[in-house]
Amino acid sequence: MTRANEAWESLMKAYSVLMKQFNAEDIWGDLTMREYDVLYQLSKYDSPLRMSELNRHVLLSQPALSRMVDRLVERGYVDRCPDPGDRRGVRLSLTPAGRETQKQIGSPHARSVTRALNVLTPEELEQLAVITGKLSQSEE
Amino acid sequence: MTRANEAWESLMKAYSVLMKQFNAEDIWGDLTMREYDVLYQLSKYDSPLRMSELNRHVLLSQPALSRMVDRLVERGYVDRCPDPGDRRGVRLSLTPAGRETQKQIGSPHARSVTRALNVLTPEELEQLAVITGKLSQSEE
DNA sequence: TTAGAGTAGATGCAAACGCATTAGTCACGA
DNA sequence: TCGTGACTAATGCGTTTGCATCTACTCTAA
Repeated sequence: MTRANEAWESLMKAYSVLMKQFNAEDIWGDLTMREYDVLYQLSKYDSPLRMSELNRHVLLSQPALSRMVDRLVERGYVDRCPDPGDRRGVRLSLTPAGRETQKQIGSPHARSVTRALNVLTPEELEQLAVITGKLSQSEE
Repeated sequence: MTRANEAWESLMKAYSVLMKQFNAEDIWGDLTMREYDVLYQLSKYDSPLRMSELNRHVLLSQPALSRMVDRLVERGYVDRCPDPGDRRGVRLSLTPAGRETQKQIGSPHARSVTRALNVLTPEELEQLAVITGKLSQSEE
């Protein structure tokens, strides 16, 4: 077992433990965490996102994301309109309701995250961000 | 956006990017990554694990894990027998075939993990393990 | 201009998932 | 000893997922 493998296993464990913890909290309303994640990713950009680009930020297969967006459009959280520049693609953005809902859920969730990561010192938080940033550098 | 939230988002991103990367590799045979994870968790203990205990190490709901174990038993990778000490529970362990399969897949996967985390210095690997270890300290 | 390769997103379908609930067992106090 | 509450794993059921495929559009080069 190399250092790298130990580190990866530890990262997965932390992800798993914290995800379960967050998921168990009663703050998600009528959304699943995965659905919230989609709203959150969309909230980070004010210009509409392409489906394929959104897919790069979400741990879902392309068909699964396509259908989830379907449902979010159906429920009035997401707006999907054809991309004028590329008629194969679509432009995704939050509706006002979607933006509002994201904020309503995001606010208590952000507090949970802060609380959970409070066991780390400011230096450790900084290191964690830098190190995990390096790990996903192949993207973006 | 606090430091804690930035760090958590960065961790999730790294998890997502690397998971997709690993999943895309052609090393999983007839197993899904989640199924492999179950075999791997079982491989770490030589004494049989309780279902509930295994569940603590895997990011799956209790019913989903129960049925996944069903399928792994069916396919000859896992042995499930009643716990003599507690007739509500079961004892889960790898069959020889399960152990063999775990090793066959684990070997190339471990190399992938090492390769992916090679962008980090030895110090960073150490820090990552320590920091993520603290994050999951509420468990175990 | 047009054939062919490449890309974006949607759809058919079987498998897997989570929630709610159940059945069976344990443990403790009346 | 018996009854109540807690605990463990399994099951019913509707929803969501991934794989494979499909349609539609774009891009390049002959």
